[in-house]
Amino acid sequence: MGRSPCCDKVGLKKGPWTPEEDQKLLAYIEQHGHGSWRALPAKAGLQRCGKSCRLRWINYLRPDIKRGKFSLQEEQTIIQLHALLGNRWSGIAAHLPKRTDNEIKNYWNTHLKKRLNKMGIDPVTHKPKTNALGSATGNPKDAATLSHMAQWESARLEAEARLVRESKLVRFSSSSSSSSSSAPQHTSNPVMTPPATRPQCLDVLKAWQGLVTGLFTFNNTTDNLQSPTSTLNFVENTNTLANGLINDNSMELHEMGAWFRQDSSYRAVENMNMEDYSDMMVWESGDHQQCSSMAAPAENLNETSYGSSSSSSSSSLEENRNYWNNILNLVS
DNA sequence: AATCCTTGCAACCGCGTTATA
DNA sequence: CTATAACGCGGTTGCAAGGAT
Repeated sequence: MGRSPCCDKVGLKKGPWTPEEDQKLLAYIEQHGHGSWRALPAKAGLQRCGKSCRLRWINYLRPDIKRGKFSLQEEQTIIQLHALLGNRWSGIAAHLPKRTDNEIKNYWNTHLKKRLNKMGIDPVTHKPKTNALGSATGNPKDAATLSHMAQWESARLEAEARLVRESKLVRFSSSSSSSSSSAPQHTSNPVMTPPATRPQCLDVLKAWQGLVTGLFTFNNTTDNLQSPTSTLNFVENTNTLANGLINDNSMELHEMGAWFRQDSSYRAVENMNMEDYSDMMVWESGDHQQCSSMAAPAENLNETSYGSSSSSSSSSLEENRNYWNNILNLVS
């Protein structure tokens, strides 16, 4: 369990890599593969620790790395994924081919975070920093965009609440039927009991997808920037959510939500195969139907108008693209 | 031209997790 | 089963480059 002592050894070089060192590392890996990083420096003739070699390879020397300015699409993806995953840079990098987690982290910290701040959006929560929606620019269109970002976060919270509810039901039924569960281990909060089996986790995941799908199923009668949840304003929406949480033991919900973020089933969300994240809310029609039905509000949450599931997937897709493009225009 | 300040990014550090003896 | 080694991740630091004064 102890920390690796590799970097504590004296005589090992630290700091910026020289071209000669790069060449040695590159040549060795190309010929032998990296194998054990710990053993690599000696074999490659480098006065570096294995950890340093690994980092240099992953973040700089690897041939399948794209360097240079981030495209608009990449920025968009990072913002969306950060709203979804938080500071899980490796998870975000998994959806950005040829970009490293370190590069994305740096880009977020030096560029995107500042831009969101300028827009009056908290880069941590992705919510407007003050309750004065639209105050950043005074533009009503911006207000609508900010409202949507707030709704996105609201959706996240609501999804967590639903997931917890689902997992509680699953836990209850499974504990009454079988006691042999292979629950994942949790170090941060031993009180929490996760959904026991993989199929159960998948159910929870499906419910999560369903809720988000429902949220972004657009109402045909409203303009492109209006999602069905826009029929409630943000404050009402938040209150509704808060009431739901209170009615259903907010403390436990919060803890369970925290657990779910750490758990493998939540990680499964990160690993979903999505070719274009702009389209992530619109599943193929079959799944969409199923998800919409699963997204029906639970009894303890007040009705939050998930919208008509009759709107076509293609128009939802188009409107969804418009929505994200709008955010992007604002950010860039 | 010199100095200070800001920005961007490569690299390091420490911790949690996983693998293995 | 336990202890240790190794890996991988996210936060932080340090420095070079460019801009402002």
